[in-house]
Amino acid sequence: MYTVSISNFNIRQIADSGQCFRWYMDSSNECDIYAFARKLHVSQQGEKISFNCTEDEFNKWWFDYFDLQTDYKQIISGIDANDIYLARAAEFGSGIRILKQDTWEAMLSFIISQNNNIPRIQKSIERLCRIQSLGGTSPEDHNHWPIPEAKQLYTEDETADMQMLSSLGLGYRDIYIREAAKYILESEDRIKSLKKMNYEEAYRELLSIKGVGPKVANCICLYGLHMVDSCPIDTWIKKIIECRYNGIKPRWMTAQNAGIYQQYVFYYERYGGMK
DNA sequence: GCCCAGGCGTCCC
DNA sequence: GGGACGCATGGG
Repeated sequence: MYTVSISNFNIRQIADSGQCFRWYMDSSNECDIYAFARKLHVSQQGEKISFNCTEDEFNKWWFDYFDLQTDYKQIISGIDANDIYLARAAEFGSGIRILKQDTWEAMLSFIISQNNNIPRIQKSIERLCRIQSLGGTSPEDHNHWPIPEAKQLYTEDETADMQMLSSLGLGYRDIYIREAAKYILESEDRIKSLKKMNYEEAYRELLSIKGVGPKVANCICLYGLHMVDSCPIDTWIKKIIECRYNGIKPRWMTAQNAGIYQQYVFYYERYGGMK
């Protein structure tokens, strides 16, 4: 057990923020987190956060994942004080951080997310992880299985691939998942080269995948490549532009840290209890 | 039963 | 390049 004090960190808020789909809150407000084929149990009392790992393990695997080197207080202080809505949103969701998730997991997650709801996205990803237990001994905790590798989702046998994928209840997105896997396998180090690109390059590159449009590409940039200037425009953000900014896209959406601010307003609009 | 969901590809103009 | 439309599936 490793306990440490962290500001701007709220596990409930992050779990509800719609950026990650394998954070499971339990009834006692503690959380199981699955990432990088690992599992972490987290509990929180105020700013004191406890992790069921050693300090060394925490620094090795989780410090970066939680984006702990970033000062979110400073990012919040960069908000234009005249923008009352954004300022309130950031205050309301001040415990949110943009996780540094595995790029491939983010690709799969946000391809599945299109025209979908969050509970169903979670279930789809769980089912995707379970394919690895097929043919083996059934693990007690299926969620413990990691995100499947691309080569498990794309083979030369298209019929078999699609039979497997369509059994997962992904809807019409199943073909897109196979396309994404194909993209990864097409050349060496796809992920590495994405990470070397700047935002505009990565965004463009991702659009070349069938099933990845502007919104999903931006989500992969933001959540899978930690390009925090990337600002995914989904139905919620469209609604926010329409209702909170009189139909005029606010300047911050195309400025520095847009993705972080976007996350605050998304969370605020969904859970802030406003009309 | 109906409506909708962190959109996208396709078709049509 | 922009606007309708269909899309699979299941949660509310």
